[in-house]
Amino acid sequence: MKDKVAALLTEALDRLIEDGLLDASQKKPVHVENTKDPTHGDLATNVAMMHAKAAGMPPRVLAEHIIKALPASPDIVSTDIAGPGFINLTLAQDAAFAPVLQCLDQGEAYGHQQTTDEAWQVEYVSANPTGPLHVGHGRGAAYGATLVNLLKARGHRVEAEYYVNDAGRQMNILAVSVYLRYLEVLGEPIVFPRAGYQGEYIETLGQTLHTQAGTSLHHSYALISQHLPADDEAHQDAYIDALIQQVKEMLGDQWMRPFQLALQSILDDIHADLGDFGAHFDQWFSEYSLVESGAIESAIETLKQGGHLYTKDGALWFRSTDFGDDKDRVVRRDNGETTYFASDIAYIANKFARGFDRIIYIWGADHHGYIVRIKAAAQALGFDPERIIIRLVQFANLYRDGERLQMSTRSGSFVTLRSLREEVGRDACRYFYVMRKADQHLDFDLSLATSETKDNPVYYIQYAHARICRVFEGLADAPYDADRGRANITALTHQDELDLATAIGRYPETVMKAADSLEAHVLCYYLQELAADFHRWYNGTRLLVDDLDTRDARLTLAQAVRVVLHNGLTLLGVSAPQSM
RNA sequence: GCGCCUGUAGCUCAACCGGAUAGAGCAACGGCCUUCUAAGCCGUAGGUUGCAGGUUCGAUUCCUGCCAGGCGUGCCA
Repeated sequence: MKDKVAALLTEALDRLIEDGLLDASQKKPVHVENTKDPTHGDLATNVAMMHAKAAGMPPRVLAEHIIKALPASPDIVSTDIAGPGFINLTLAQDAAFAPVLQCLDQGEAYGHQQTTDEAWQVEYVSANPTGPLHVGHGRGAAYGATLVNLLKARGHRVEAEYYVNDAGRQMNILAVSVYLRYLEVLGEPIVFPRAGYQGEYIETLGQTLHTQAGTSLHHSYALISQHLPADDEAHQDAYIDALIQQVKEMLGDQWMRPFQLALQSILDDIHADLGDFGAHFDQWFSEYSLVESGAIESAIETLKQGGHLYTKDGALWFRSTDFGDDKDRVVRRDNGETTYFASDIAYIANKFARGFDRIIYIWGADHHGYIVRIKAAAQALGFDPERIIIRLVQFANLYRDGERLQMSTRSGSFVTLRSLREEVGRDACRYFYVMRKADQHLDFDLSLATSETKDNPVYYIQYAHARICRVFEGLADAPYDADRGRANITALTHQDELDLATAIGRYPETVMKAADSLEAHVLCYYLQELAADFHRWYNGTRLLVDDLDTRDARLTLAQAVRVVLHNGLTLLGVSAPQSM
C-alpha cells in the first residue's frame, strides 16, 4: 500500500513538473511512512517539505499543489495538510483490511519476499572445537540462525557455514591434554600443565581413549617430562609447546589418535548442541582442508605476486597498511609456520571463489580489530571488500535473581550453552539472545526468562498465539465460516481492529527491514507490539458474539494475527504453542 | 596514546537511516475476572536524549570539540 501511494505521489510530482512548478532535476524520491498518531490518518509523507526549497514556495502551499495534482484513487479517502507541511492520507476501510486477507491467502509464506537471486553466505559461531559451547557462543548462534531465516525470507539464497579451527596450536593443546588424562587412567603420576584444557570432558575423553586404545599408546610420564622447562606463569606457553613436541615425537603416527578423538567427539557435541538450539549449518568448513589443499600457500603466492608481502625479522609480512590497517601483519612466522591470519586469507579467497554475492561474518565483539585486515586481504587478492559484511556480537551478561553470574572459560567452570537451554528452555534462549541489537551489551535475566508472566516477552507473545487457538475450539454448534468472515471484515470498526489490520500490514516490511539491516531485534519489538494490540482487543471486545457475521469477521482477523505471530516466531526459532 | 562502539524515564531498552507531542516493559500508585485462558487489560506519574557548539524549515539521528564507560591495539586463536 505504501508503494502504491508513493507511486501516486510521484505521479503528482511529475504533473507539477509539467506545469513548470518544479524543476525535474530537483525531484527527490518520495518517502511514505506509517503515522504514529491515528489523528494523522494512516499514512504520511514529507514530500512537500522535501521539495519546498526547490519549488521556491512554503511547504504547506506546495502541499496543496501536490494534493491537487494527486490522481484519484479508491484507496484514499481523504488528504490533509498538517504541521509544518506533512500530507496525511486516510485510507479506505477495505484498503485498511486488505493486508488481513492477503495474510490469510499467503499463510506461512506471508512476510516472505520474492526470490532475489542473490547468494549470501552467513558464517557464524565457528567456535574452536576445544570444548563444549558456552553461553558466550549462544548469542552468536541465536543471532546467526535468525539472520539466516530472515535473509531466506527476504528471498536470498543463503548458505550457513561453520568454520572449524582444526589446524591450530589450540588443537594440539587439546590433544595433549586428553593424552595426559589417558596416562592418568593408566596410573601415571602426571602433573597437568597450567595451559592445558581443564574440565571434566577432557577426563572423559582420556577414558574413552583408554577404552579404544588400551595400553597401546602408553609412554612413561617420567620420560616425557624429562627435559621440559619449568611450568610457571611466565613460561607456561613454552612449557606446553615443548610438551606437545615431546609427545608428538614419542607417539609418532599415533599422535593423531588423541587428536582425532578429541576433535571428532567435541565437534559431534557442538553439532548436536546447535541442532537442538535450532542452528543448522549447510557446511562445516575445515581450516585443515586449507592446509591440505595448498590453499594457504597459493593465497600467499598470490599476495606475493601482487607485491603485498615482504620479509622482516625472519618472518613474512603482509603490507596491510596499504589498505588502511594500523600495522602490517605476519602471515608466516620465523619458525616457518603460517599464522591463523594466513588461514583467514585463504579462507576469504575460498569464499569469493564460491561465488557469494555477500559474505557475512558474525564475530564476537573482541574481534573487531580483525575487520580491517580481513578486508585488506580481500582487496589485495583482488576482491571487492564491499561484499564482506562483518557483524559483531557483544557479550551477554547473565543474571539470576538480580545477581550477575561470573564465568571463567579456562578454568572449566563456565556455563555451557546446553545448561542454559536446560534451565530456561530453547524458546526463551533464542528470544532473549536476539531481543537487543546485536552489537550492544545484553543483560540476560534468567529469572525473567523462566517466569510465566507478561513481563516475559516470550510468554507474552506465545500466550497471544495460544489464546487465538483456543478461541477457535468449541465452535461445533456454528462452525467458523471463513468466507463469511472475509465478506464481513470491513464491517469491523473498532479502533483496536483497525490497529490490528494495520499492524498485520506492516509485517512484511518489518521482515524486510530486519533482513536488510541485519537487525533481528526489530522483529522482536514488532511481535511484542502485535501481541499487545491483540491482548488489548481481546480484553475489550468479545470475539464470540451471537451475530455470526460479526463473529466470523473477528475470527478472520484473529486468524490473521495468529498467522503473523506464528510466522514471526518461526523466523526467530521460537515455537508457537497451540495452548499453554 | 591511537582505533572502534556506547551514553535516551529510577532500571532494561525502542524510536520506521533528518520529521509532527521522544515511545514500550519493569519498578511505583489506582482500577478491571458470574462472559472466549487475569500467563491478560485500562489509567496515573516519570525526560534539558552525557555536555557545548555547528549544519537547516526541523536534530536523539548528521559534523566538530569535550566528559564518562566498554572493547581492541600479539610472529595467540
